[in-house]
Amino acid sequence: MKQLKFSNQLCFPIYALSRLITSHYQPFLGELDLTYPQYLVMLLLWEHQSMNVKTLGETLMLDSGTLTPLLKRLEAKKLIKRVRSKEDERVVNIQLTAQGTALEQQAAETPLRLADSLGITATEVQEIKDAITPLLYRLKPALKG
Amino acid sequence: MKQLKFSNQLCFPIYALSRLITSHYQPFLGELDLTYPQYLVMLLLWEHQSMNVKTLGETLMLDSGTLTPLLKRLEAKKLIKRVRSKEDERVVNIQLTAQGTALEQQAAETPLRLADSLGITATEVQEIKDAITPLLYRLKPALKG
DNA sequence: TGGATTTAAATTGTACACAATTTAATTTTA
DNA sequence: TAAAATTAAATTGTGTACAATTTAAATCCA
Repeated sequence: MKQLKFSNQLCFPIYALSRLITSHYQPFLGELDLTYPQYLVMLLLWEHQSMNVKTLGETLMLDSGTLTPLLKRLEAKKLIKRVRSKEDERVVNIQLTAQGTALEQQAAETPLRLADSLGITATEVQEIKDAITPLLYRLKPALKG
Repeated sequence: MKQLKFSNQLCFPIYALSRLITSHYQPFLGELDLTYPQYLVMLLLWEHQSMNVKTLGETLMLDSGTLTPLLKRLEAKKLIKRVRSKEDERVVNIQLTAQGTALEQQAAETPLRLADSLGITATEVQEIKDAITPLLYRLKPALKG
């Protein structure tokens, strides 16, 4: 098998599928005035109320070079506040505003609407997760902080 | 099951894995002075000699807004030539230079080196491909040209 | 056949993504 | 405890992504 043949690459389907799914989110996230990475941050904040930039970055596998401007945009939209920690001034805590908290209601249907848009069954979701997640978490520690 | 919980999202693992794999390519592609999307273009050209921007875009699911500047960078590195078609002046054909052709030899070990870096077995590759590809090609037609 | 439509790239503008460096605060340790 | 090392964010610079618009060429068709 010729290794350099495009069709033999594993990574292209993952790369393409990732972008394709993001594009399916667009109509729903557009209603919320969120991008997909911004939505991921909001999901985490709805669950945890407050997280610092480092923890957000570890969870999302994104560095401060990506997160800092993204969080500034969420702040400009008045969905979050960026508050420097009193105990450790290096740390910036991200907190939901009332508006940010309220947005959760409007986002409630997003996962179901997305699944519908993808035309994907629960079984298929599970198959993909099962195939991908072990590799993801085996590779994750390789990322630099 | 609470739909909005971060851990219940299917899409994050795909998004994260895609970036993680790209980061594993980095040391190998860095030696070739290529980014991952540039490498995908080169793979297609090594296989097909010449492709126009539209066909490249359909295959990689990228639009001209992404491809035009990327191809200009490959041209600046003297790996490709951008030649406007005589038969249809709207079309730009992308051709390998001698340097671009020669790069294939240097890239020959990349797939094996990547697989080694990921620590992934052939079985696992197949499982992921099998899980992902049907969804990818079911969704693909939804993309706009 | 000539104006209307379509098509292929390019352009413009916004938002990631990430390497590399910088800044400022905290922790280590000699 | 004061200099060295580490850490958390921010900054800088390059390169995607992609929506929306523009430009120019080809095709349609009244």
